[in-house]
Amino acid sequence: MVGFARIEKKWQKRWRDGKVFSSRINTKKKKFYNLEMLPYPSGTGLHTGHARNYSIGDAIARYKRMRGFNVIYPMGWDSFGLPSENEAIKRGVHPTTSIKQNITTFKKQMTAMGLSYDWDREVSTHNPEYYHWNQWLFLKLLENNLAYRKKTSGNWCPGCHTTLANEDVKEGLCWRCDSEVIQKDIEQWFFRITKFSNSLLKGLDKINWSNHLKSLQKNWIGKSEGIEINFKTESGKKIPVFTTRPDTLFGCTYVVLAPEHPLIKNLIAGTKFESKVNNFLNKLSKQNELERMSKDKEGLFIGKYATNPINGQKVPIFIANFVLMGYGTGAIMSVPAHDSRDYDFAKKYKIPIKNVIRNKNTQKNKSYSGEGTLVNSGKYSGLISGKARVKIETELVRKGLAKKKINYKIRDWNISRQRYWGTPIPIIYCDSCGMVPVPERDLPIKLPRVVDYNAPAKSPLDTNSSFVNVKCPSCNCRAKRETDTMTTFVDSSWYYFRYCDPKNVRAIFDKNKIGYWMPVDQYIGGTEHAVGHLLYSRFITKFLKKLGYVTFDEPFLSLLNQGMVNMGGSKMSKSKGNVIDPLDMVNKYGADTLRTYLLFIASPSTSFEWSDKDIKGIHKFLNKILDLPKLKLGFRKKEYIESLTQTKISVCTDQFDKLELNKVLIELMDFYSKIEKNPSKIALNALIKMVYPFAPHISEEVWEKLGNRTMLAKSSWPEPDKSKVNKKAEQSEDAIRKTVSDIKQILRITGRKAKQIYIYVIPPELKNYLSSSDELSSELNANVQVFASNDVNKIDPENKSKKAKPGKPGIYIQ
RNA sequence: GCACGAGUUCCAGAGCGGUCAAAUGGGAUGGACUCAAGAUCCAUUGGCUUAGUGCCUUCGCAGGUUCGAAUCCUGCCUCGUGCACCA
Repeated sequence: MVGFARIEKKWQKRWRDGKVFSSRINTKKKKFYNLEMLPYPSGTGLHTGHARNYSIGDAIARYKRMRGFNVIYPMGWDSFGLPSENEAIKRGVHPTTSIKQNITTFKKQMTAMGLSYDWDREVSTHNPEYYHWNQWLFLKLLENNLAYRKKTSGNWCPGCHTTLANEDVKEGLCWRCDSEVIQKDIEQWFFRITKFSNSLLKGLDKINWSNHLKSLQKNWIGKSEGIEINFKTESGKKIPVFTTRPDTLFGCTYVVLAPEHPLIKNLIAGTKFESKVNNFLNKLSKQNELERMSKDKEGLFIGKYATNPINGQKVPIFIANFVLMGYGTGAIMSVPAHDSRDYDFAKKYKIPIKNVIRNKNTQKNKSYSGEGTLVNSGKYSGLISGKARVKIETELVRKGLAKKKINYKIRDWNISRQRYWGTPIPIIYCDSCGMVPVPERDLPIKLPRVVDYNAPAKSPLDTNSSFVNVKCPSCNCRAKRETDTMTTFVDSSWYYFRYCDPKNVRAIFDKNKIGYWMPVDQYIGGTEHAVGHLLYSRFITKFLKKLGYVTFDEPFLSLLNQGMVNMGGSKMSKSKGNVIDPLDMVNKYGADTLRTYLLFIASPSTSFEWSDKDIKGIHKFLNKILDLPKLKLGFRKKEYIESLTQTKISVCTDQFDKLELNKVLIELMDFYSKIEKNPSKIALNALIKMVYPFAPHISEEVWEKLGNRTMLAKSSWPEPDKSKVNKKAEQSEDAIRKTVSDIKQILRITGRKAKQIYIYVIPPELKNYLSSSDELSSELNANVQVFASNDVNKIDPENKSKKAKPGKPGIYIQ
């Protein structure tokens, strides 16, 4: 163990001194952009999840370098944001101070883990040189009408004192602090991500992400194609409703409006329903998000009727809590026979249920929402629903009663945060000119150092008057700055571009540099960013393409979602007190052991249960690797070892390419145990090279001890030589190993001692690959003779027991 | 409810048509070494057995395809993850 620490320090120094991992554009080499998600450097240092994430990434980076790629493997810091701000407040220091300390800790720990980052490309999002370009991006979005400000009810987290994006709200709760999110009317800035809905959806088809993740994004984007049908009130007002099932239109028995629907006031004005409806609406408005989301459907008839355009039938108009103003038109046509929600509602309020789709799977007391044959549908009766859908749609559209419509669930991205520690939004409000964007030449708008958290203010920045009060850039009179800051998800939506050109002061990046390095070939991170960061990044990339800054529109070609590390059946977390500090493990067993353990225990994408015991097994294995130079080279079984080596190289390469890193390790352990008694130089070299991406320090050490002058970090992956693969040699060796162990067992159990042992093999060529008789004799402590024949019967036909089969030796013990 | 994923021997986890009672690692049991512990090494780890390589039962359950299935097909069950009144 002590030996590991010394070796690790030694190689970390050599790598650093030799600048081995710095990356430069080299158009003669194929690039490989390897990236882990931007971490927030918390005060508690690396946790096991980080350690796993980076062990995976580093193994891939080292592997790809050996495969001859020009690898870019950078690291940086998501240093702005609420957690850093809260931590700083708690510690009573300025965030700049605490974040600097945290970054230092993180870097130190990463180095201790032996991660091969190119530190020359490091970026911190809280540096003005970085957020300058956040502001620039903002202005570009504004210029292109993709950023706008709007007063609207937004998700307000009372715990974090700020608004949140839809993506930050999980089941009505804040994703960070679990406070219940309330709706509050505030002026906020939005990015028009909805403009890219379709492109975000379509782009998923061309990237190599897991189905799971793609389905999460698809679900979030929520595309649905249908039509908007106009129902008319008695007074002639149009009520457009959105439906994906116009084929069920004849089954519509009522219409429901969302409580916020603008038409309601107009409809009930002066009627006897007015006060009743208002009371109901008041009651609903008092409900919070969670209550509103509960499954109990509540509604009220408002005393008016609407006309179904397909058959002229009058149907009652209701208002109800389950209809959402934010989706579609905020009004629905209800078909209780064929929609479960409409069915529940109709049952509760005793509204007629009219069956218009017939299908043998229909159940009593339940709605049927599948396809079938139309009934009770006038001239459309008898058609199957798919066809009817098209016909009804066409007719309504032709008559001007409906129009085709595609709806998306995704909403625009709220980027305003009423917090201090973030990028200032480059906008100035002037009494005479209105809203004025800060000119590009004035960027960056630097975040002031001082704010007063105790003074009452909309945002902390409001308390710094020298920040707030400015001259209007266009008329030069007194004006005020925007005081909200941007969510850090803006920072992290483009950082991977900046790594390619991290020190550029004139532009966000140099197009040529991006042209070489981007897009990211392998992205690695947790699944928790499925609909947040990953969606925003895709959006920003698509925007940059639109501007002509880049030529591709998907930033992450391949994505690996690593699973979680659990402890006692649940996710490790400080509140549960079940945390393993990866650095403790590094101190105890060495970085190589920790890394290899994290990669061996499960395939990167699956979650696993941490076990102290398992890590010891890995430590043992690595100690054996460290002892490789002590092994005496063997000269027997040459063909077998040679063939085995080639096979292992090709299997490991395949598995590595599939990122099944645990399987590579399994193969390597197997490889070791098969060659340890009879290693050849080639086998040893191949083994050590393939262990390197997992346990780079001890591999380098062994490599050096074996007499190599160049570092493994600069050497190449063994290429499999198919011509040397000899399946027969391998199979024979496997068979003979098994036979020998059978013989040993027989002797042990029967307590006999053998003098003479005959081994029979079929076909005779097998004999060529077997261990020699001498070798077997000494192993079995008896005189061993091997016979070979092509014919089962020729091998002592009298004795049934000698049942040699092709590839399976028979034995005879005397 | 919808979507995605998974069910293998004590545990984790390979195998994905024949050489599979099933890799690898843990654990357990026995043994070697040691005054002892630890470390290390060896053996065993589904059952039977007249133990000369045999037989039986196993890879969620039930069927099917095949000379042959843990591996392919169909149906079912269970578990995990995510979204969830999106019309």
